[in-house]
Amino acid sequence: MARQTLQRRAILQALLEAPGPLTPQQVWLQASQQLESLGLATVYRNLSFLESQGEIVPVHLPGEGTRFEPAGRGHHHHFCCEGCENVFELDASCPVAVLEGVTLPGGFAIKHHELTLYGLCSSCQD
Amino acid sequence: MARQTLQRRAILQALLEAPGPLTPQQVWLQASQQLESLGLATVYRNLSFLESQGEIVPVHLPGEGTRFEPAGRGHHHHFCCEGCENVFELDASCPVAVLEGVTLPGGFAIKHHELTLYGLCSSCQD
DNA sequence: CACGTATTGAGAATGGTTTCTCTTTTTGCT
DNA sequence: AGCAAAAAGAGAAACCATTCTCAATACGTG
Repeated sequence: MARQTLQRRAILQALLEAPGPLTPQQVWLQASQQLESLGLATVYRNLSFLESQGEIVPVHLPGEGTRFEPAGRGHHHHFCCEGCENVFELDASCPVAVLEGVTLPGGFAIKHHELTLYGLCSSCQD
Repeated sequence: MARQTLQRRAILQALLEAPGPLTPQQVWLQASQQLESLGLATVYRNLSFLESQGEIVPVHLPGEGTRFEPAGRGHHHHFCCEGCENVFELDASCPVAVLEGVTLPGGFAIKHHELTLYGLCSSCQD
């Protein structure tokens, strides 16, 4: 049966405390601050495990590898800061929600969507 | 100076005739129908070349490698069919245009955005 | 507290995409 | 047509993210 390990806790905590989805590398860097000997393979193993348990979900952004964030946060989108390269979760209401279920000219039946906003976060605007 | 080759023409033509951005592999498959001995390395070389010339632009979609489409088509978004896995260019007016230049709560200054729609194309709805 | 086993760390291995190398072929100017 | 240089083809090589291997470690149940 699954065990609670320091590593697993640190990895989940890194994701819970982040302002947005993290890459495996970022999770590693972050969680290593608690547990300096943490191996990258352990991060990958636990991300897969936590995903299979439904505790975290993968996030795909354009031109990037898979990121992860805690599950259960509902429909939302992300903001990528072009200054610090960080990704933030947005809780603003979705401006594209009206498109759900619509069929566009050309016969494209919309099921869901991904919206990613780009710009500068508040700390990078100075 | 740059030369006109059969290969380069076939590659550009494949992109011009496609309904949406293509992956290098897809360009290869498509252009090979005109020129059966076409090498994959030639496709990559020409995609880079055509991009540096400003004739094509890279397109990044969530969870996928780089695709390319002809330049100069203006602001638009893409529809990914979950049936045939094809990507289509949409010319519908952009529902997120109002966000350009807006600053969201939290101080996120929006510069641009990427919107990708998912669903079934007309041929896959049967 | 002891044991069985899930888990870890480290580095090697993998898989897929993109780039490079080197020889041969083409292109387009003279 | 003849040449110099750009470009192509084929396969090897480089890259990166992810996964695997295996001996050593650490949960947590009994």
